[in-house]
Formats: sequence, C-alpha cells, structure tokens
Amino acid sequence: MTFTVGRPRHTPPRHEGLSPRDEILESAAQLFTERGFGATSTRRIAEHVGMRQASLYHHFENKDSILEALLMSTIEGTLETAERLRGAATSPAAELYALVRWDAGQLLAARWNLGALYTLPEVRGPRFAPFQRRRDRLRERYRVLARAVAEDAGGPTDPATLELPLRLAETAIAQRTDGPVGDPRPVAAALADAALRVLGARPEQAARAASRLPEPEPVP
Amino acid sequence: MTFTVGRPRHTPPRHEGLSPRDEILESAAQLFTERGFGATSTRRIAEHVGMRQASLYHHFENKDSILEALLMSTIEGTLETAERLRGAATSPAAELYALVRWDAGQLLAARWNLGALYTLPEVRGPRFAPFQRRRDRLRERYRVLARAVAEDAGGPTDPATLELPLRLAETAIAQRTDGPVGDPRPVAAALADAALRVLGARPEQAARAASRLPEPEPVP
DNA sequence: ATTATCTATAGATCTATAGATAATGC
DNA sequence: ATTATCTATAGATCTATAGATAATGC
Repeated sequence: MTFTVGRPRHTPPRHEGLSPRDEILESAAQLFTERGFGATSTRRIAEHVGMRQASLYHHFENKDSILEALLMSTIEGTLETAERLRGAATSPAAELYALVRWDAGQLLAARWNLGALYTLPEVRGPRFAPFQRRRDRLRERYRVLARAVAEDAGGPTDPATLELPLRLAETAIAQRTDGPVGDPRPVAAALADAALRVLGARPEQAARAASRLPEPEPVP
Repeated sequence: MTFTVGRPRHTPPRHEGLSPRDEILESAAQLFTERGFGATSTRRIAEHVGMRQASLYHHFENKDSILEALLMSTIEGTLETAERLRGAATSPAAELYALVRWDAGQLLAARWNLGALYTLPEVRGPRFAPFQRRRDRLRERYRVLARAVAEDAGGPTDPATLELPLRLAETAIAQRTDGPVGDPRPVAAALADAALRVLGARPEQAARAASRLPEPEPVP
C-alpha cells in the first residue's frame, strides 16, 4: 500500500516503484535516445510520464538539467569501477582489459543507449562542464593504462593510438545504434581483446587475469 | 564580374564563389556541428548565410532536406573511393588499410565534423533511408574485407570484431569532437594500422602496399 | 518572362512561471 | 503545514506558405 503526498496525477504512474524524479529520467532517457534531445519537448516527456508539462519543473530546473542527470548517471558507475580496478588488477594489461570490458558492457546493457548523447554538440557547452570533467578523468585513466600496456608490449605509443582503447569501448554505442546487440558479454570481451591488440599486446593472458575482476551485472 | 539573377540579398553573400544552395549547406554544416541539429533553427541558418528565413525554402523543401544533403555529401566520396580501391588493391589487407586511411582522413580533414551527425537519433528515421542504405553498403564492404583479412591472419572472426575496422575509422569523429586534431595523416594511418591489428594482422606490409593507393586530398 | 529574393504572417509549437488545489502529516 | 500536482497562460519562439518585388534575360 503506497501512500502519496501531494495532489494526485491525472494519470496513475506506470512504474510503481520509481520516484517521480526517476520516472521522469526514465521517460526522458527513452525519448532522448529514440527521437533525439532537440526533438523531444518537455511536454512530450511529461505526457510519457503521465503528468502535466508544468509538473516537471517541480523536479528539474529545466530541460538541460534532465539531460545532465542522465549523462552523470551513465559515467558514475564506470568511474567508480575504474577506481576499484586500480587496486585490484595485477598488471596494466589486465586492468585495461577489465576496464574496457566493464565500460563497454555497461554501455551495451543499459536500458537505453544513453552513450549516444555524449557526442551531442549541445553537451560540449559550459552547461555540461561537470560531466565533461568526469569523462576527461576516465579518458586520462584510459590513456595512462594504454601507455603502460603499449610500452610493455613494444607496441605503438603515438597519441592517436593511445586514445583507441576508450574509443573501442565507446564503439559499443555505435553498435547499438546500428541494431540490437544480443548478449553483451561476448561483444564486451571482443572489444577488450581489440583494445589490447591495437596496442601491440596479446590479449589471452590479460583476459585470464581479468577473469577475477568485476564485470557489470545484467540490468533488470 | 558576377551577374545575379533575382532580387538582391539584403546582405551581400559572404562566400563569393558558392551557389546559394552551397552557401546554405556551408552555414548549416557549421551550425549543425557546432550547436546541434535540433538547436539550430532555419532562421539562424538564414541569418548566418545573410538571407531571410523564408528564402531558404526556394532551395530546400525543409530543414530535413538540408541535413540529408549534408549527410549524402560526406558518404559519397568514401563510397566512390571504396569502389576504386576494389580494383586497385593487391590484397584484402592493403585494400582495408587504404580504405580506413581514406575514410578516417576524410572525416578528419573535412571542414566541419559532419560525421558527428551520423549518430543523431533523427537520422535513423525513414526520412533518411537513402543515406542509411549507402552507409550500409560501405559497412558491408568493410565487413567483407575484415573477414578476408582475419582469415588470412588467423585472427578473430566473430561478428563484433568484424565491425571494428569501420568503427575505428569512425573514431576520427570522436577524436575531433574531443579537441582539434593537427595533421590528419598520421592519425588516419594510426587508425588504419589499428584496423589490421584488431584482426590479428600485422600492418607493416599492408601499409607499404597501400602507399600506391589513393589518399584524400587536403581540403582548402 | 524568369528568377531569387523580399515582406508579412498564420498557426503551431515550446519553455517556464504564477497561483490554485487535492492529497497526506502533524 | 507541507507536498506534488494541477490549470492557465505569457511570451518567445519556430516552420512553412502566400504574394510582392527587384534584378537579369530574351
């Protein structure tokens, strides 16, 4: 029996367990990824939730704030995982392997393809600087690991190549955009393999060492 | 001395040599990539060109048509190059190398980062099916070459890995989004190298064989 | 006569705010 | 009393069309 404070909705909530804020994020995630950020109006989000357009503003300051909350939610878990791996891994290669596998796995398994919002020109503006800073932290960690792996393997260490492990993880976004991906795990593992190979390393040993490291849980 | 038919602009054209249609495309390309498609109004495009908003409709049916023309222009040259390489290359590895180098080079050197528009959710709709068909053709060619290269090299042939050469070429888009790229040629070459490495092949020989194959010209 | 532009505008949005209201909590 | 919602709306867009106009071309 759930009691609700405040005037009732004109339509009862569709997701029983979620807070109104999370209901809004859920609907916005679907609409932003399926129809585009610019093409999704606040009215449309509210309709999808089952509330009036004005009621959104009780939970978010404006439309940008909704997007910001979504962006933050996608990167938060990956940053935490990067931190955990830092302690747990036995070699840069195993750590990079596990990081790519986690990042790609999460991008593939998340209910909506929110990674597709990273490249919106709108997101480059100062409004989203807090998100960009977090993504830059992740990017930097990727580069540090990539350099260590490439040096160990005698592989290429030019700046463009050192960006590729992150880029390969993020290809999971394009993969989803181009069509449904079945089981994310083999895809995430293939991307982790590829990340080592572009650095001139052989993935087999790192993959074995990473088997004890965290993988994203399947999303409900 | 250029004579102009029709009523004069309220502001003289800024790009002397371009047709009005190309002026519009040039302005739209800049605004779409810098501010976003949804966030760019027809009024803003027209202002940037130096004409009135309504005058756009003499050259384009609507805003979507402008986007479509831009998307088509980015893929056309790459498809033609893919066709030319098909005859000229001496091995699948050399052909794939040259294709990635061309595709990435063109994405990096184009005046605006139009590749960033590929992933817009809006572009997935039926309105843009002609563009999607061309991109699918390119994608298929990439996959065929990737399979041949991986089989020759005894590398991985799972579906996710066979997508990676195209994905690696397209990482040029993200590279530009994240900051200015200096000379595109070493970056394009690094991506071509990486495309072979993820398939388990060594890039050196292919790179040598590809030296006789087309590279994109520097853009004015 | 043909063309590319202009002015003017209809009609449909869209975002955000003000203030009322219908619940629960104390 | 507090809360989450509602209704109503101001004011600012935005897209696309209708019809006039100022050039060149024949």
